[in-house]
Amino acid sequence: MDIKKIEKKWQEKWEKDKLNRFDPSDTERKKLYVLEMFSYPSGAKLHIGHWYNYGPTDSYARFKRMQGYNVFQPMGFDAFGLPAENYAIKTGIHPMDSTLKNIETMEGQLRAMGAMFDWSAEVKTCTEEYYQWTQWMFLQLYKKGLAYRKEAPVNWCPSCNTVLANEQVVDGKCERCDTPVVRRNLTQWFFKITDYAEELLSGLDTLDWPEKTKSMQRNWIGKSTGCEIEFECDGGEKFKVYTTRCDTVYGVTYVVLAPEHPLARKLTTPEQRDAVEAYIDYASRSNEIERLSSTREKTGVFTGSYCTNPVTGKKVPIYLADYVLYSYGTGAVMAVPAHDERDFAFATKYGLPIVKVIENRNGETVLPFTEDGIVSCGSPFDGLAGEEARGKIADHIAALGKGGKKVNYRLRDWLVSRQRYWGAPIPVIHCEKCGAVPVPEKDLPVKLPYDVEFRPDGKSPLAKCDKFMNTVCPKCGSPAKRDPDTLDTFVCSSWYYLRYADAHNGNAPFDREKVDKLLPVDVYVGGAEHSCMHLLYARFFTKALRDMGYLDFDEPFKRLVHQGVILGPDGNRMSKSHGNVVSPDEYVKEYGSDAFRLYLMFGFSYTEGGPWSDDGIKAIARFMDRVEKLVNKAAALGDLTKKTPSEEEKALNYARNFGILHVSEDMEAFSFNTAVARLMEFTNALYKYDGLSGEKDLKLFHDCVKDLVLLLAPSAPHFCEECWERLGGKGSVFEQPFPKADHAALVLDEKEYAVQVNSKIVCRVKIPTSYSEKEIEEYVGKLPEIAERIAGKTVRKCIVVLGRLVNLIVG
RNA sequence: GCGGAUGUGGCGAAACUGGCAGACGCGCAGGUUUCAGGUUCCUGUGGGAGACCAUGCAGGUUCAAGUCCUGUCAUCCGCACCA
Repeated sequence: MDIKKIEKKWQEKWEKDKLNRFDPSDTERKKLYVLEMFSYPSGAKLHIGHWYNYGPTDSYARFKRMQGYNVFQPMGFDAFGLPAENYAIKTGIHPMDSTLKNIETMEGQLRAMGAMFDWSAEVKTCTEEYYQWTQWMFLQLYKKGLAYRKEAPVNWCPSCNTVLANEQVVDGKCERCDTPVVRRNLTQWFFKITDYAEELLSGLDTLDWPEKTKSMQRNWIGKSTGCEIEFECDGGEKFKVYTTRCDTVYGVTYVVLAPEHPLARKLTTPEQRDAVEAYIDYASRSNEIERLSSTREKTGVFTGSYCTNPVTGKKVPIYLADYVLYSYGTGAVMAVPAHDERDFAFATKYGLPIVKVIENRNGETVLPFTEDGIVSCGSPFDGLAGEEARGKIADHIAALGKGGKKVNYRLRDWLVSRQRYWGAPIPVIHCEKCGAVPVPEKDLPVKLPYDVEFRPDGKSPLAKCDKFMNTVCPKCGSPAKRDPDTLDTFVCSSWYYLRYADAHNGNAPFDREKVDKLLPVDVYVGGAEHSCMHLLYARFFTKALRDMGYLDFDEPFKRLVHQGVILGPDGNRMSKSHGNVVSPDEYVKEYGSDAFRLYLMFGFSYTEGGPWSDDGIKAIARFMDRVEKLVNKAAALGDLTKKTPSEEEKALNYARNFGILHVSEDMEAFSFNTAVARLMEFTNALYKYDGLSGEKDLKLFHDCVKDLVLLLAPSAPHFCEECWERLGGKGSVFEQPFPKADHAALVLDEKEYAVQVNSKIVCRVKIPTSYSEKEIEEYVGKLPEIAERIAGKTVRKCIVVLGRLVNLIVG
């Protein structure tokens, strides 16, 4: 077969007949939205990762189409983002130019892959017609109170004089100039994802997602149930601490505020001023990575002030220490060194008292004792333990008016401002009189200007573009400035799956009716690296849009599958520095896109991935040759004769239906390697039958080859279209129904049983399937090998597993 | 430290609710086709001469364990001072 020719032939035909298009007007067939994570056009070419994501998933989509679903499988480009901008900084090529060029090449390659993408619904996030609606999303969230501005610490490179994304901080240093990164407070836009923390957590239970991904999200959201307790300072200031161990409140010997805590300076006495200032400065210098290391020695400083433990009335000193995170809980903790490892280490270092208030129920109490135990400190709660003690003490604190039970989440609000050029401008205008004013919807998009100095030299690139920055306030009409920041690219990808449903709508991001009909996505396939970012943000967007009345479902992705990673032949991750990058292009050129895809499906467990091997693809080429030979043979058959089925015909028909059944099951389960294995078995069965001497049932043979082609079609689309045509099939093979198994053909007259005596296999025999357990027992008892072994002994027990084995227990 | 996985022939990998471990393929061996090499097609292929031994290791439950339980080692991934 001339691979190149037939690939082109069928791709053109599919395009001409609009075979890959989703038909929204079709109400007969059930819709099925199959989605692969869209491509990021940072490089010019598709790599194996793209292929591995899109090839097998397309086969799944085609399989479902043949099963009678109205399948929607769109594709697009996540086109904004840092790599294009960094590339531009390095080479001087404008991000718009390089990105559009990359998209063009990748589109061509994606089409050459032969996937049934519905290109009529393509989206590119860097185009005005798309980011206009990304900006619209921002405005809706703002209206709903879900977008707000606040001062927050960011990674700051003092040399480049710019903010860095976390990914740009390598070992605490700026990735470009190696300058140590410091933390700095800047006013930034946030999305209030924390409002949805509880629903994002509980919604996970309804999803058909990998357990690992769900548990990662649960972890990320980090729900904890505890208690807030208010401490009052000698000067009258009050602050709250958060604890999950309020049963230890009698053991508090000091409290700690995060260095960024608003009361930090206020509570500092004149004698401590210098030490505290020095410490706050030190803490702000250390970066996130250093600071979060649990192995680092604890540091801190005394403020000079004291506060009162509301439960005991005792005065305790107030410290600042950077092991307390300002962003979690209340940014302040009560320290109980006897029952917390961190507090213990800190107290030991700074000579603070350690007071034991909990006793170990199961032995000696060795400090720090951090497990649950019995309260034992001369309090009214002595004798209580664990949950019960915490409940009663929290109630007591609430009764004192000093706090009470409180649920906390680790999830933080989503910082969406980026001091970067290549993204969607934040649609806000800053007016001296009116403050931050959202851009009126009718003025969208806020266009990203092309002529901008995007090399970083101190300010947001857009801030240096006067044409962009200078505008008038939509409220009062006085001169005003635009927000110079752009949106995190994860904002763009948080709603693209909705836009696909109505990709060319000029009046709205999408039509509600269309979206409600097509969504949610039935099967979403992509890399596991997005477990906590994209997949969480997209869920948040869906829930927020639902609450604003724009759509009517709770979760965007019903079923989620992560493909594995294809490694280099040496077992390492492919990378230029390893020199182990395998490019799909040469293989596609030599063996064709079908063979390449089929190898990706056969050679790996889909969710595991593994090292690339050249041998495997040759095996696939051979398999396709074998199929082609069968097709040619079947196509050449003249008068199709039929005969009364012999054992051989029955065996072939069994193999055929066994194949149909298992290929269907395996494709559904994304178990592509076993699906292909079943196809090979069926092929082998056809060869076996064909090799027999004597008269053949040519009709059966022909029908079996036809079924083989239909079963293989989703996984080798061009090849099977060609085979289908050779077999005299009409139209596209993808308009044919996927074969359905004839269960009657799978019922055998007899089955092979393993016969065991005392759990050891003695022999294997065929036993009619009509036999009852009793009959089976009698039957095997008479077999000579068995009779010999049980002679003179009593059969105590006989276990029969129908269709599989018999185990006689004798003694 | 916490959470999640993974560990099976020479290799990639199969094995449904516990029920014949190693499907399918690669590789290898023998035959076949071919002037010859490759190709094709067929057969064999976990180890061991053998009773037997084999799913990282050590125990346990069971008539029966790759699968369940306890402990342990190794590797990978995610989170990591979350009070």
